[in-house]
Amino acid sequence: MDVVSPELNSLLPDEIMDTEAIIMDDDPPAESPAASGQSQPSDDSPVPMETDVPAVPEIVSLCSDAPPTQLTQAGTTSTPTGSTLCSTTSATQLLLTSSTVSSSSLTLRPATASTLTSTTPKTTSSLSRVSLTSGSLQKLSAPFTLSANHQIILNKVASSPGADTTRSQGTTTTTTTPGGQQFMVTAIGKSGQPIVLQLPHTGSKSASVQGLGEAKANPQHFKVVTVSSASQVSTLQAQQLKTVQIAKKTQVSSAGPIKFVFTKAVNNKGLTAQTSVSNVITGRVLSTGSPVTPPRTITLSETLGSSSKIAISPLKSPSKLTVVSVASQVPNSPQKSVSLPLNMAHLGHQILLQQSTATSPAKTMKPVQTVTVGGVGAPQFKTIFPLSTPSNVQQIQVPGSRFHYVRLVTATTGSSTGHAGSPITNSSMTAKPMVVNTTQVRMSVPIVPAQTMKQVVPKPLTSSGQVLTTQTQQRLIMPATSLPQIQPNLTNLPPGTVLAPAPGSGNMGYAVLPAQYVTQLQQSAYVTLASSSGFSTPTGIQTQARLPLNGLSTSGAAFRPRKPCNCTKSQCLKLYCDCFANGEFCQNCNCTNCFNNLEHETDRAKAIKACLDRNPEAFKPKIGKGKEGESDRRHSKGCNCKRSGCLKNYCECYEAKIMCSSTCKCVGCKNFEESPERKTLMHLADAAEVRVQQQTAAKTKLSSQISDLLTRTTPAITSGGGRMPYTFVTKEVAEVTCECLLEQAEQAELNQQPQATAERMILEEFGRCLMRIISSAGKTDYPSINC
DNA sequence: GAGTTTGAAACT
DNA sequence: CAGTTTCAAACTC
Repeated sequence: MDVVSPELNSLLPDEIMDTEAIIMDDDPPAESPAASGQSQPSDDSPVPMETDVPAVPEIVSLCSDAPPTQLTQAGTTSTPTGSTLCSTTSATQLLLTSSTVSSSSLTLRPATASTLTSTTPKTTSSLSRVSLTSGSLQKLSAPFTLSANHQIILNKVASSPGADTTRSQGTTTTTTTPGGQQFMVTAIGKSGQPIVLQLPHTGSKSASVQGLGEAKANPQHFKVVTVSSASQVSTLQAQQLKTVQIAKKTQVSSAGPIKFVFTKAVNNKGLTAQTSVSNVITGRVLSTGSPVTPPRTITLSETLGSSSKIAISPLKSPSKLTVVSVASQVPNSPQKSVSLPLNMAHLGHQILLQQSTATSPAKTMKPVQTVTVGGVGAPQFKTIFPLSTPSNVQQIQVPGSRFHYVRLVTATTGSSTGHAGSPITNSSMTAKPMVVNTTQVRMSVPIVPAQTMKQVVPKPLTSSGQVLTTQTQQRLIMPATSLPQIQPNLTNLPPGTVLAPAPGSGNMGYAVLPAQYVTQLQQSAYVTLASSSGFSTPTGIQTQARLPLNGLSTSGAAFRPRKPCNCTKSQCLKLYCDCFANGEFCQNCNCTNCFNNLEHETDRAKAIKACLDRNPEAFKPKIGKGKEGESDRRHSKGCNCKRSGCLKNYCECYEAKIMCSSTCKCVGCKNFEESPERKTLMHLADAAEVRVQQQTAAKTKLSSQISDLLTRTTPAITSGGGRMPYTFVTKEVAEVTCECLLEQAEQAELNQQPQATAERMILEEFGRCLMRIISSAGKTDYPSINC
C-alpha cells in the first residue's frame, strides 16, 4: 500500500512524518522483510513506542485460544461459553480475546485505569474489565455511539446473515467495575453484535473533563484493538485516518503466531514487503497521551496471505502525531474490514474511531475522520472532521495552533494491495470523528508567523468528546500526493494549501482550511453523523468539536475577524486577495468568481504553486517577530510607499503598526519613532480607539439596562393588564390615557377647532395624563385617571 | 456608494 | 532587475 509516497515522505520534515517500522510479534515473519529486523518483543511486551511510559508498559497482543499470559483478573469476570474472556482487572488490564473464530486475541493492558474516559477516580479504575467475545465482525456501520449512560456502542449497521449464528458463537461479555464503570465488548469478530464500551459513570459531569490532576495521579493506558472474524479478509483503507483498526483474517494455522507489525510509513518499501506476511497484525499509533500516561491508539491490521497491506506510523515520542493510512485487503475475496471506533477520553484525550465493513473490495469507503489531539502539559488538539464535501476530506484541527488541517482523501477502487488507492470497504458511515490525543504535534509546520498566534489554553475535553479549538491559524500538514512542483516548496505552502491528488493517482492530498471553513464542515458533518448513525449521544460526539459560527472557540473569539475580500478579477487566487495571501479560503466574502475554495482546489493548488514559483516566501509572514515584542517586529521586505508618507494603511508597515525600517524603500517616510506626524496620528488613533471603546461600553451598558428593564417588566405586560412592578403605566392606565386623548380629539372636532389646535389639545391632555401617572407612582393605591 | 488614491503583486 | 500594468484595499467625497 502506498499510503504516503516515498518521495513525499522523503521530503517531509521529521515533524511531519517521523515513523519507524516497529514489529511486535512473537515470531517475526520471514515473509515480511520490511518488518524483519524491526521486530519487537512478544505479545506481552509493551508496544515499543516512544509514547510508552516505561513505568507503565502497554501490552497489545494477539493470542490464540490459549488464555493470555498476561491476563490478570482481579475483578469479577463473566466468561461466556465459546469465547475467550478478555477482561481487565481493576488495574486496568484489558484483554481482548477471540477464541471461537479467530485464533488470536488481543490483550489491552492499560497502565492503570481505563483510558476510555479522560477522568478516572484516583482510587478506582474507571475501566475495570473488558470482555471481548469472538465473532465475525462483518458489517459495522456507525463507528460507535456514545450513549447517555457513558457507553460506547459499536454497532453493526448492516444485518449479517450470520448474525444469529454469531451470537450463538460469540458471547457478549459485560464487565462492571466496582465503581459502576463498565466496559463491555460483545461479538467482536462476529456480525450483528454490538460492541458496547461502558464508560465510567461520572455523574453529571463529563467523564473526560474531570480533573486532569486526578487522571495524572492515576495514569492509565489503553489500547484498543479490533478483531474481525476468521475467514474474513480485512481491508484497512489506505486513505483513512483511523486510530484503531484491526482486521484479522482467517489464519492458515490458528496456532501460528500473531504478529504485530509497526511499519514505517516513511518508507513504503517496507510496506510492500509486508504484504506477503501472513498472520501479521499491522498497526500504527496515531497519538500519544498525556504527559503522565499518554493514551495511544494503535491501528492494527491482521491479514492473511500476501494480501496484507501495512501502513503504520507509530509515534516516536508522545509529542508526535503521525497520521498514516492503513490498508490491507485481499482482492477478489470477500473482505470484511473492521475499524472499530473507539472513544478514548483520557486526560482530555479522546479517540473516536470508525468501524466499517465491506463485503466487496470493489466498494469503497471514504471516511473522513476527526482527530483531536490534546495534552495536559502542552494541550493540543487535532481534529479531523467528517466533511460533506464531494471529496473525502480529513480535517485536523489543532486548537493550540490556530491551524486547521484538512486532508483531502481520494478513495480509489484499485485492488492492488500495494497502493494507497486500495479499495476501501464501504460503510454506511462516510465519516467519523476521531479524536487522538497527544502532547505535541510535530507534523505541521507553521506558516503564519508566530506573533500572530495567540495561544489560548485549551479547555479540557469532556467525556463527550468536546473539542475546543482555540486557534484558527492554519498549518500545512503534509501532502499525500506527489506534486513534484510543489514539494520543493513544501514548507512554504500557505496555510490554505490544497494539494490535490493527481488525476487518477489515487493518492491523497491535503488541504489546510481556515477555521471558519472547518466549522462549516464540522457542522454539516455532524448533522450527517447524527442522522445516519442513529445514535443517541446526549453528551455527544456530535456535539464535540462544535465551534462557534465564526470558527473560533470561545477563547479564540478574541482573534480579529478576517475581513471579507472583494476581489473581482483575481478569482481570489492571487496575492491580491488577502484571503488567499493568508492561506485562507474565502468565506463570507464579497468576491466574485472566487476560486479560493475547495471546489477549485486544483486551480488553487496551481495558483499557490505559481505564487511560490515567483516568490518562495510568498506565503510566509511579512512581519517578522522580534525577540522582545512588537518593538522588534519589522516588515520582511519593507514597504515602497511614495505618497502616503507611510502614515496610511496603504503602507504595510503602518498597517501592521510597526515602524518602517532600513529594509523599506519608502519615500518621504514619516513612520519612524520620532516622527511628529506619526505621534500625532498615533495619538489620534489612540483617542479614537478609546472613544470607540467607551461608546461600545456605553452601548453595552445601555443595552443591558434596557434588557434588564424589559425582563423585569415583561411579566407584568404579559400578565394581562397587571400592574407593572417597576413602571407606572399599566395596561389599564394606558387604556384610560388613550381614552382621554380620544376624548380631547372628539372635543376638538365637535368644537371645529383647527387641526393645530386639536393636536395641541391632545398633547396637553397627554401631558396631564403623564403628570397624573407620575404623581400617582409613589402611592400605594393607583387612582384611576380621569380625563 | 461612487470615485480616487495608493502600493503590492503581477507582468513584461 | 527595472519599468509597467493589474489589482484590491484604503481613502475621499
